[in-house]
Amino acid sequence: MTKTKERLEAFKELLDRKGLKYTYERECIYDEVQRIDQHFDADSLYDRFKKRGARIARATVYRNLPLLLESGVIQKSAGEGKRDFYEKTTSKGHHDHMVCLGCKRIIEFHSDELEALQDKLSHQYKFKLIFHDHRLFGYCEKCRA
Amino acid sequence: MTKTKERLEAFKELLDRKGLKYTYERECIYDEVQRIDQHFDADSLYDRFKKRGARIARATVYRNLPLLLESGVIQKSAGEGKRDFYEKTTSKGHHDHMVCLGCKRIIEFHSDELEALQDKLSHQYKFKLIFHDHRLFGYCEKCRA
DNA sequence: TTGAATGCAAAACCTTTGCAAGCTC
DNA sequence: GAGCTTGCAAAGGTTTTGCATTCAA
Repeated sequence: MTKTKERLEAFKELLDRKGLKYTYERECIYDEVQRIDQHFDADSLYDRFKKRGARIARATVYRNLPLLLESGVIQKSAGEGKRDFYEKTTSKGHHDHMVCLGCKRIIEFHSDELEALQDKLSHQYKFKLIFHDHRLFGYCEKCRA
Repeated sequence: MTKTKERLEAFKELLDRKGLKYTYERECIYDEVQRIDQHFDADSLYDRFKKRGARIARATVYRNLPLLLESGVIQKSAGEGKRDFYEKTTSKGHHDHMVCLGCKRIIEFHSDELEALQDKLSHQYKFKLIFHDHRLFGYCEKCRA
């Protein structure tokens, strides 16, 4: 079974577990999210439906994102302001962020060692890790002067 | 020099660097933050002034928190909803969070290994680390069933 | 058939902003 | 005195909610 299908299953299982229904709108939202390779917020997702003429209300998008989050289909991404940002969960390509308090620049980084350590800690706490949000705040090379 | 005074110096230096002034209100806000041992948001900080009869406007609080953040006096804390949460920066007692997607419970954890790894990564990227925000999302022991 | 989901628009919430008056330096 | 700050209240942007209607199981 492909990863994508596994995630859809996880979503359906969550709905089942909660006594919720797999509606047409939820299917649309799930599908659309899979097509987005960047991070996105609720409104930009809604816009994609609007531009295409799909009849999905903004409230429906807002109401369903938490379910996608809870099922691990999407994860929180580095927010750039007030809005919540998300990105679809993929096993590869994950990165974390260093945020410069001076120039606000965002440096992406990846560390296998870090990922491994998180797995180890999760295991210690009997926690089933789905995704994480890790940001380092400080000053970049230019701004630390 | 005590840690607390060092942080006040960092705050004053930031103001200087930006051509800003060390006003009575900024002093009040700095002091009040030092008295809070838990995490807090802008509004609860404002309430503390209001209850005590101090004349500091909500807008002033909102306008100054970013400066305390930038100077490293406070840091972002695990937000529990939409609001931004902060906590004062202390060298000891820092912890990160595992957030259960099922019951929303928050498990605090601490790992020296993790802290060390972050320092190492920061060094690699010539990044001066001030604080970080690290949350693991998944399912706790009870909810993973 | 029954409880859940949707759409719409209004409401709620948190945060930011404009402006006149007041302070630092 | 010049320019940054503040207080106030109004505005702004994002997310949530109430309710009647529609839909999944």
